[in-house]
Amino acid sequence: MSNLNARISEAFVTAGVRPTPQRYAVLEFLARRPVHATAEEIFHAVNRKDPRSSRATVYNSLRSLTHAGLVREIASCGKAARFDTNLCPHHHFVCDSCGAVEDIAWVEIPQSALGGRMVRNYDVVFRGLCERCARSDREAGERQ
Amino acid sequence: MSNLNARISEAFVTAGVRPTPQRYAVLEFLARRPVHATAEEIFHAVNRKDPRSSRATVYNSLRSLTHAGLVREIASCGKAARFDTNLCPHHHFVCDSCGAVEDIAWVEIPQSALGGRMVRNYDVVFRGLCERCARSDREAGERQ
DNA sequence: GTATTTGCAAATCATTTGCATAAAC
DNA sequence: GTTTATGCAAATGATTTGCAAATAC
Repeated sequence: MSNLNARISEAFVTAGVRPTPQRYAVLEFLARRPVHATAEEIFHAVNRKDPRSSRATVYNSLRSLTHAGLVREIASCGKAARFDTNLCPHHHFVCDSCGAVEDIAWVEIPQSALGGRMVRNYDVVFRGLCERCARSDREAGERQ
Repeated sequence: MSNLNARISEAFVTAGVRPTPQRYAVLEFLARRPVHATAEEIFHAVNRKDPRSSRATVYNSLRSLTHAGLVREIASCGKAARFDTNLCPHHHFVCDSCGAVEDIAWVEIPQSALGGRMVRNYDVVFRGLCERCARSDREAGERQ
């Protein structure tokens, strides 16, 4: 636990981000629960204990942390953006039926065909049915 | 030209989408101009000629067409969703500096590691600097 | 004739902004 | 002490919704 705290503090220093208690709370929450939380969920989570953050501060914190590379924003899965800590690179799977967002192992993509563009990163989003929804879909089909 | 019209009409039939003039106008616009238009841009474009569509109808049309697979929604490039016709599969490059969205040749992705999930499609979004922004970035660096 | 779709304006949801106060360096 | 971040409430932007009138099958 103090291990995690130390790593978070260090991350702020090496990323050159001013470590406010509010930002710390956001990063700690994301580091502790590897879910793909929305800003709203993070807002509620950090306001269950101290320090409290306003919604605007949660958004500000997420932006700073994302900009510094400590957090990753996943924009393409539904309405609200989702965030996760950027510890090891991975892609995402979004279930068309229940909206679940799951991690998928990183895939190297051959970056020919990219011309003079300077690629900073890339993101693969798979879409379809998650295991649970695929199963209940199959069962519904059999029932007919 | 009548070629395109015929193809569009046929697309409605084979996709099983009720072909209203408003939907037709949306699909025709997207098919004619291979840009990644936002709903707002499409709304303005179709309202320059007949048939007029309300904003709600443009959104409805885009949803039906996307659902039917005739149009693809690109969600992860800025605030507003962008749309293109789904004629040949491709990925996207988003410029972090100017926001341009460019097409990138399709890449096959090895779909191991996807477990029991049923993948319907996937989408690779590359991010970085487009050729023009990369160039002016380089020039700005030299000037210092 | 029945099921869908359209148009409008109002509603909603996610996110941003402006500005005074407070905290970090 | 100066710069940067916070909190609040109001503003904005994108998209959706409810419902009556119109259109497609």
